[in-house]
Amino acid sequence: MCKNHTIIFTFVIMVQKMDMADFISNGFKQFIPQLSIDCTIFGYHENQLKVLLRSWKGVDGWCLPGGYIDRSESIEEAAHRILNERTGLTNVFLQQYYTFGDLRRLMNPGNEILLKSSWLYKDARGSWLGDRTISIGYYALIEFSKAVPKPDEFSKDCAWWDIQNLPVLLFDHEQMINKAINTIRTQLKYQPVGLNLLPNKFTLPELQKLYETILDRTIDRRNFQKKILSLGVLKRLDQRRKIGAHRSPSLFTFDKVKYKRALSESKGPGF
Amino acid sequence: MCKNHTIIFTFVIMVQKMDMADFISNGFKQFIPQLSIDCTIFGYHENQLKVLLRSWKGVDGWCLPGGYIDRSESIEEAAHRILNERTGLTNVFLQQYYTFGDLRRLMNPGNEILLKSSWLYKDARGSWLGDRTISIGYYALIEFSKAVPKPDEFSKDCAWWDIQNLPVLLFDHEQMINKAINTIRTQLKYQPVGLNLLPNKFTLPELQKLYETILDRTIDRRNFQKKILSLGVLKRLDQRRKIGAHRSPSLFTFDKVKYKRALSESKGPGF
DNA sequence: TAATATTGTGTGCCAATTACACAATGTACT
DNA sequence: AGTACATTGTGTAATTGGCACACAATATTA
Repeated sequence: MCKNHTIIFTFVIMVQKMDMADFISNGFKQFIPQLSIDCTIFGYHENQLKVLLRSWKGVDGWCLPGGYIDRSESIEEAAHRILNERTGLTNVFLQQYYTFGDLRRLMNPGNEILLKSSWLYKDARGSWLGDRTISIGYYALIEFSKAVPKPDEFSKDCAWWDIQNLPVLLFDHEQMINKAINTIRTQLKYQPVGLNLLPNKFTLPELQKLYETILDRTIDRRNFQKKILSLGVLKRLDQRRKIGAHRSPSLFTFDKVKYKRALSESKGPGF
Repeated sequence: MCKNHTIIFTFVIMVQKMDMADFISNGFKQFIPQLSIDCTIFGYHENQLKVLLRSWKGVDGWCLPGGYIDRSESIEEAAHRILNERTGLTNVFLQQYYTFGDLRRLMNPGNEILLKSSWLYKDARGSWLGDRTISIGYYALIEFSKAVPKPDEFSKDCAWWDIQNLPVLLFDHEQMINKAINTIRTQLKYQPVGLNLLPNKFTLPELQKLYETILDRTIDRRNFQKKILSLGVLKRLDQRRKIGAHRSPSLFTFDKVKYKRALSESKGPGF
């Protein structure tokens, strides 16, 4: 009972803070009630696939950056706006992947909060607090170094987390992340995943480790290089990376024209 | 100007009718505003892939069967309910595939209706008529003979249409159908498409024509049979179909246990 | 009984995937 | 300087899978 009160209370705080943050950054917007967007933002750094998460002051646990949809913007535009508010980036590779609408998706596992209880609270968007909010999931692929995590003044923190070492997540956001990973895994053949996650210059072993991380399996180094190079979407540069006491690998960059042509011919960089 | 008035007027009629229909079939429900579900229902009959469409009295053009989400049901449950209201079927194979949220998705192409005009009309769900409604797209695969199209009293008609010969569609519903076809095309390898679209007993040429229709290309008959049979998901029955002046093809049925096992091993019936 | 259209099965070629081996390179240590 | 070592770069053979193609079996009709 006491526990439930606490959780409801943190809900109220979060909703109020989110409204305030939205208001400050966007001015007055007429948000669609009971509908939101959550972004799973992937980055890749030091051979680790990472997601950008935020936490709230006064609330334990992390969650995906998200926001609401204004009546005057498409959901695509809303997703880009939300992403920009959080990372400062524009023109990001962003894809819708699933809409989450389970009744209990905002309940933390194990907690038995009854919906429609007397604690119901109608917030500024006309949603009933405690009502289920349906959330449209987008995933973004961004170059790690370009993103500047922007914690607003209501965030406790905003940080990158390793996919293989996630913190405790609020709501159903762990499920959302898992579904996003699964999506980029199956789309690796057909979408420019490597191009969007890696920096402009990279080595073949770096590209391979990205593939291995996403696919969660090892790939034979020799076969990988043979196949990737045969696709003709990479340009070998006259530079090498110094990697300590070993042979220096060549740096490559994506030939974006050829990459797009290969994708449109559905000859993507698959494995 | 006059044309715009007419279109707005048909909108009003449709919304009112939809509310009424929902009310009659469901009793009072607290629908989530500005959010809907549309179902692309696929059936297969006489070597043709078909979709179930409905039309409204007093409105030209056809659209996908759809409905609203109640605050007390998950979107999955809502999709099943809507499908059941339209076809009478339960336990249908149903998959979410995309959420459509363009600002102008309810506008017919070529019409320049300004949003937020003075004609705005607030309907029973708190939506502004003329506001964009976001719609979650589901596709269903059902056995043609089991579905009984159920036009309610506000429908002009409810009928199956060949994929290759669609009527004029309202809103963005042609785009929704195309995206659904594209989805089952790419998921043919990983989802039990044949199992859900075909009747219990079928011949290999019938199965092949289904694949050819969905993939929109021809497949070599001998290679198709070899590959499909090698998957081990079919059981050959001791029966043959009479097809006139030709050799009688064997009837087959799906071995559902082996089918599911093959899917989970991602060795689906691909091409 | 022959003609015809359709089903059922087999064979060989080519491309792609996979398994596996060895040479080249950059640094550190002796 | 020379050797040890880990890593990169390239090659080759075996296997698998997709694709093109040929022929026998079957059911009806003329």
